[in-house]
Amino acid sequence: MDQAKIFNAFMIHKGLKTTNQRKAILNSFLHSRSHCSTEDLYLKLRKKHPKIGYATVHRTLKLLVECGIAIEQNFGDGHARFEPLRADSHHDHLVCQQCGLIIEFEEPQIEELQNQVAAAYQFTIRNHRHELYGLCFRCARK
Amino acid sequence: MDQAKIFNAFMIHKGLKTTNQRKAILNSFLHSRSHCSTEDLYLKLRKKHPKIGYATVHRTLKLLVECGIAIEQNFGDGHARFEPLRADSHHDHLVCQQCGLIIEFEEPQIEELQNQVAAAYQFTIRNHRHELYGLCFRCARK
DNA sequence: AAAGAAATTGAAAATCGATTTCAAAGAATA
DNA sequence: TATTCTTTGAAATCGATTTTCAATTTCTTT
Ligand SMILES: [Mn+2]
Ligand SMILES: [Mn+2]
Ligand SMILES: [Zn+2]
Ligand SMILES: [Zn+2]
Repeated sequence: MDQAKIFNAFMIHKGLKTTNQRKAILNSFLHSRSHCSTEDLYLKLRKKHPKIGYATVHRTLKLLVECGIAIEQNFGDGHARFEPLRADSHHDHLVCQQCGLIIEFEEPQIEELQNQVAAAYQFTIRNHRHELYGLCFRCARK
Repeated sequence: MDQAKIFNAFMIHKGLKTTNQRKAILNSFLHSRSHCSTEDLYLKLRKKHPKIGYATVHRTLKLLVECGIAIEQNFGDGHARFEPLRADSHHDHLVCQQCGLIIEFEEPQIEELQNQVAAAYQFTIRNHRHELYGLCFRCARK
């Protein structure tokens, strides 16, 4: 089931309407570079849909998070960022504090150790953040 | 060298004054339960120092971070939190989304794998966040 | 098709923690 | 003392996020 279908099903379930604006936002979000902020997406959308409002972009992104198509990230620059969420995979992030580059990484051993830590404290993990901040290769050279 | 000494040395180095307010704030911070917000500390201080202002608490906490006595954390509730930083140890956090309980954990194997991940991307780590969100034992039972 | 009911929209306003401003007060220096 | 500089706290500002609200659109019922 692709994401448009998931979104439709979710909207019907919630008694909401899959409007043209919402379709355009979902589409633009899915074709966006990852980790875009609300404003990134709003500005990108304006080019093709000048009448779309910031509030609608914001509200739709919240809906995408609610139905599991998107995940909200926060890398400490004061702007919430969103990225498409794939049910079958997970990654964490390296964030360059100089140029803003975001690198994604997967490390199953860390995930496993994480589960062991939680188990030791009888803690139920619902989600987690693991972010390494510093300098990417390019920026470290300078 | 204890923290008051570190603070003094830092203040002299920066040409700033170790005022009574700043001393009171440092003292209250060090004796506070960990992970307190600016407002937590401000309200606690008011009891003994009713004339102290929120702005001064905020500014002093920033100074403590700058001189390495405190570290600023953010657990996603919209309030910056501060905790005393010990140079020789490091921990990460489990955060209960129900009752707000914060558990600290240390896992050297994770730290090591983290370094390996960074090395693989030729990434220089300056700092990192690793937080597991979910339910503590108590809250999971209910 | 027309009317009524309900949801959506976007501009503007409100929110809220963090940060800054500024005039008064307090120190240090000459 | 006069001068210069820092600090203070109340209030104002900031900026991203969220909400409000009147107008519009969509859906449902006659
Ligand atoms: Mn990512
Ligand atoms: Mn801690
Ligand atoms: Zn970089
Ligand atoms: Zn709990």
